[in-house]
Amino acid sequence: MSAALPAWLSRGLADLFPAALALEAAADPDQTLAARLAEAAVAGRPMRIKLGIDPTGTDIHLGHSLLFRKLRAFQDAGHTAVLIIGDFTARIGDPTGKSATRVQLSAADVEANAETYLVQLGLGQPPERALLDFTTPGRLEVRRNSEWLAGMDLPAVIDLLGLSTVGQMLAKEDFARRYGAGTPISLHEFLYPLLQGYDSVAVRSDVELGGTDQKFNVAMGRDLQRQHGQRPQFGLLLPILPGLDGVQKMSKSLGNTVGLREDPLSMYSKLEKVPDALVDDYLTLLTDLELAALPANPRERQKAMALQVTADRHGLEAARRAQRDAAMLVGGATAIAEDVPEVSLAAVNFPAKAFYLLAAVGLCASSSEARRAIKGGGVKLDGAKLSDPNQEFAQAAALEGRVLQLGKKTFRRLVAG
RNA sequence: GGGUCGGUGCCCGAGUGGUUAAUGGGGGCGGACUGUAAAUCCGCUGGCUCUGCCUACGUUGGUUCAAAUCCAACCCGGCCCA
Repeated sequence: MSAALPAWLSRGLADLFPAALALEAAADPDQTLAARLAEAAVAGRPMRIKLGIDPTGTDIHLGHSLLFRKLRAFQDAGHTAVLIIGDFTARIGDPTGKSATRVQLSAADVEANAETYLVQLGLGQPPERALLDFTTPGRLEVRRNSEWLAGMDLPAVIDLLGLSTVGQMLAKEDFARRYGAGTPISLHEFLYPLLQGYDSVAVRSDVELGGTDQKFNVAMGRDLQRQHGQRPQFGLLLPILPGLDGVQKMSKSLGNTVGLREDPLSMYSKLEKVPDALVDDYLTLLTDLELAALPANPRERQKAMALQVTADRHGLEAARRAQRDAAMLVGGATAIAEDVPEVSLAAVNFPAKAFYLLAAVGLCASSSEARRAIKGGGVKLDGAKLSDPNQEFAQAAALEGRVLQLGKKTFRRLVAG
């Protein structure tokens, strides 16, 4: 039996463990994933692929979607995706990458977030738009970790804590850094990796998917499974997707994301301007395109990537239209572009001054910011620069159907209530 | 619990009684340039339908004509000791 992994699985992998290098170990299904897959195939038993998400926000963005894409690939290969909604752990907060302790979320918030996540992943959506396969029987299991964590009593918690050491915890990069820097680490943060690891025990996972920042937690899952007499899972780590700035990871709080729920034009516009250095990473992680078959010209490659990612979400037709509109809008042809997201004037009180309008319509976060944007020369109405923040619009009729533009890439068509 | 140092705007970090919405850097936003990129240069960067008003330097109270700056108590954190 071969130790090679199928392409759908190995594409974009950042890390896989255990990854036996010695040839004689290659056939051991506890040491190499390929052997384990072969074993499962022979037994006619699907593998259980765990992916945990903490419903701490309302939007799923492309940085998350690469994990779901990989999970989907497993589903399509006949395996069972075990999606764990960390409704319990979300309330502790994964310390990874955060220097501050997260605000406490209420159970109701977490549940509401979980619901919106599932919808974004495809629950109740037409199958061709769904990120995960929600319909084929046996391909998806959605679990909430409060099922087994909420009822854990103190003796059980103490047992769990006894399985790890302070030294192990401080070996984790994030903890080590914070400890070294003198930033506070709360004790309950040590619990997080243990609880996430315990999830693996609870669902008997064969493989856990995660970002490279999850290595510690995934490895913890292996330890705990072994201690509970289970075969330890494989850890399959994918890279952390860099955000649109090309430097930091894609994260809502850094404002460098592309959300799954964004309209085609916004999505395309953002994607076609990602830094060149990132384009191939995006292609590898967010599409199935063959890199070698794509144009070498960086600009063309960038467009191809933006088109494909947008098309996966909104369909090819919508993506093409977004591409065309994006080009037109930059040329100033605002009147023709069909795809400009609309925004209602219903919340605007007339007469409205220009700066107030920008804020009321949500294009700027505050009216002061809007005032600055106008003074800075970054605001246009139907392609004509607005120069006076105090310019007044008497009534909605004067604005209806017109396109308000902030900077080069943000457009809103104003529509009546 | 004791000792000690510290808590400033998105982040870091100056400021130690009075032109202070608060130096500087990062980040962000906008403009020029360009490939809607990178690099570079320039401007902006608390809020308010804003020629003015309001809120800000951990919290509360106090001293003073005047406090981020002085005093007190409290809250929170680092380090050392227990």
